[in-house]
Amino acid sequence: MTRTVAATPPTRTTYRHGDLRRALLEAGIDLARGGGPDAIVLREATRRAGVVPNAAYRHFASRQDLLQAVRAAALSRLALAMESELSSIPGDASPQERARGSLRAVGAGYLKFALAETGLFRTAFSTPDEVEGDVDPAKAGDSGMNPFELLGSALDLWVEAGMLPPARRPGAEYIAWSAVHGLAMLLIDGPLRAHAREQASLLGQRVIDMVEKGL
Amino acid sequence: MTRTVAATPPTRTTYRHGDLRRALLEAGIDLARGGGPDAIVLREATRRAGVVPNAAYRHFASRQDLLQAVRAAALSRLALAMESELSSIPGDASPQERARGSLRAVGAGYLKFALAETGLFRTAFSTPDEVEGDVDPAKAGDSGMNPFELLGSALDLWVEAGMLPPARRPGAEYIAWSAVHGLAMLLIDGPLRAHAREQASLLGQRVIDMVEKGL
DNA sequence: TGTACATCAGTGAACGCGCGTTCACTGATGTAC
DNA sequence: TGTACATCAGTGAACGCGCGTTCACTGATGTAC
Repeated sequence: MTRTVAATPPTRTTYRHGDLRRALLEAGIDLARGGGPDAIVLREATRRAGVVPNAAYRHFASRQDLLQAVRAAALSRLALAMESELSSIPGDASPQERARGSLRAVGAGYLKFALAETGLFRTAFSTPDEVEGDVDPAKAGDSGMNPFELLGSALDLWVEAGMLPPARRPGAEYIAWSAVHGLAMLLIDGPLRAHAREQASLLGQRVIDMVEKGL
Repeated sequence: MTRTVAATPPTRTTYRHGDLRRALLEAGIDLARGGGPDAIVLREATRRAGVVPNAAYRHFASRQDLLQAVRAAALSRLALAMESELSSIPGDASPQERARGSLRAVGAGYLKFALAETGLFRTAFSTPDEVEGDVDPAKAGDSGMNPFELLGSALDLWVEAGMLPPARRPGAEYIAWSAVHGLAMLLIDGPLRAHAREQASLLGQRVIDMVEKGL
């Protein structure tokens, strides 16, 4: 158990904090960034916010409640990472190019985020709640779509472009997601941990190739 | 935190336990089975073995040491699950049939194990140490191969049967593994958790189809 | 414009919890003579 | 075959730790009159 030193000394002159909920959430995000969901520790978050432990209960019902808020934020950032890749698709692309490009962008954003923000990535996928029909805007990116929906809409483009038979569309998310998610896990937690950085983009290419062929 | 009730009352008449190391390991495996790596708690293992907490230190240097032993056991059982699937390939299969069948068997064994022994599966892949060049027999199945090696040898059959160009062989493990591992994660931890059982074999088929096409 | 008061964010102190781990010990075993 | 003794598996008691959470509180804020 490594004792984490609070980043900012809790300088505060007012009795009221002013924006404690946000401060706790941000502290939680930082903790998750460093050590995944288990690193989200209520007491440490309050320490970083410069506040007494139980003050957290004015803003979160429990540790679990804070964890859920951090999770939502992590999903939202993942969505932003995907959107950032999507935005570099040229505007004059053909429907086929756009479909291919969207799927690759979604996959690449996913992998980049998993590698760059490993702790948040693991937090985003720590157990509870389904993302499928979840319209909580806290989990979405700028487009208003959450990561799952972004993948879904990339696959819709494949159908519209005539590259994926509609009959194969249902459940296709899970096929594509499996491949990319699995690679992400092997890269960050698994046997590829050691050489993740060099191999990531090469293997990423191959996995996405496989998805395209396999769809 | 649910307080787990010890399964067997610690009836013991002799001063010496007789086989404490094994008893602790087995208790650890049971704990992992129920709750993954975090559920492996030294004190609880000793409780189940009917022994005082610090007695564990005669057999394991630390909690971490016990965890590693459980991990090895989990990997070994995964290897056995794969081997069990492999054994049902008919003896008179053509090289092509055998190659295809082996890959499917390895994938199916992996998925079945992940679903049937979720806690052990998660323990097997909890962070430390590489499996690649690891010849520790504690991680192997009856064939002497660990899960990674079983996958590798299935892919070798593809090359021998002329179904996979040798140039594409290096790294192919990771492509195949990614897809199946990702599906396993989505099924047990992820959004498919709820309907894992019904969808597992269907999605399993589709993912393995994708791998075959994509190789 | 000025005062009384309700609201509620943050404080201070304390809880019980179960954990991993260390220490000096005791009791059974098996080997040397 | 019988006794002395070294070995070492398991005991008993205790540690410090940090955690989440509850309680009754105090101090600043802003609204009603």
